[in-house]
Amino acid sequence: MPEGHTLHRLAGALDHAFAGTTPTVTSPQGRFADGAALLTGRPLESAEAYGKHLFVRFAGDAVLNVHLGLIGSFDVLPYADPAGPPAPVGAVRVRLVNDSAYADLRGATTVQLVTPAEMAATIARLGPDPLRAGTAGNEPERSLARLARTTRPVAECLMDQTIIAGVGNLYRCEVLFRHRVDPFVPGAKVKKRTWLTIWDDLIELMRLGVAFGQILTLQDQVIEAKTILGERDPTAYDPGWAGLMPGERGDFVRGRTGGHFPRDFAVYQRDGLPCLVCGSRIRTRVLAGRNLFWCGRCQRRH
DNA sequence: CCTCTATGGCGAA
DNA sequence: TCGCCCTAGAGGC
Repeated sequence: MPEGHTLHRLAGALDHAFAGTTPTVTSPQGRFADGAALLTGRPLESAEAYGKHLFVRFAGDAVLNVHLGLIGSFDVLPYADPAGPPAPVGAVRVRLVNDSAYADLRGATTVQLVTPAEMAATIARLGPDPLRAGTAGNEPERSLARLARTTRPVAECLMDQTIIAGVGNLYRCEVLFRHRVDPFVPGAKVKKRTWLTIWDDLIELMRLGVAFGQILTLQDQVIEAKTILGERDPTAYDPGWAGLMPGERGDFVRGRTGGHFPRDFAVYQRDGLPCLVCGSRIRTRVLAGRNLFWCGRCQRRH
């Protein structure tokens, strides 16, 4: 389930549940035993996300770097039983436990200890992150400069984490549809205005993704989500929302439970079905190693 | 049981 | 471009 919104939400949840505490770190499955032994008993200082990377800072300049890959998950849950949290289920590579919460990491492609310098180097390789818009290094112009220099299709550029960080296959398909952009237009042919509009839309969509824990791209869902948040200004979300559902402030993210909205998209995994706007068949093709979905009739802009 | 798929990304060829 | 890594759930037999 991991695109950038997942990692930012997760960072917020971990930060909320563990920052300022000294969790026990274990590797029930055993594959991170050495790292867990090194981290356990150290105060956890903070958790933060850049693009699809998660960084959990522990005292003593030890940083846990996690990348969930395609199938990873990191569940942050409260528990009340004085005997401790429930026994691990499945292949739990890392478990954090303090006196009120536990977090289980499964299926990640990257789980490693890094230094602050290595963390900075990883971040330096990433393009600007829409979920960090407004902070240093996360200006859309930086991604535009890269885009303007490539003949690769814009749908491929959106998946390139060195051009823009945090966008995955679902957001790329849906955001291109929302702006009627032809996925195969070379990056250099995309109008500046179009790219900046996509960037602004991604800020709003991904912030809703963080707040609700699910990807929302259908306009009626987006409008309802904004109403629920009581927020009209898409640039004014409180970063404190990260990891928390509306009304859930002070609570924890609920694992992988279903979202508030039904899972529904305009083009993603709708190949062969009629376009919601024009009725022509949604098409699909592998691009940048993933299944791209688009409407060949609606998406002609650049 | 088995096979397939998934919101990623890497390195070999 | 392909194979491969990670894991879980869905669907087929």
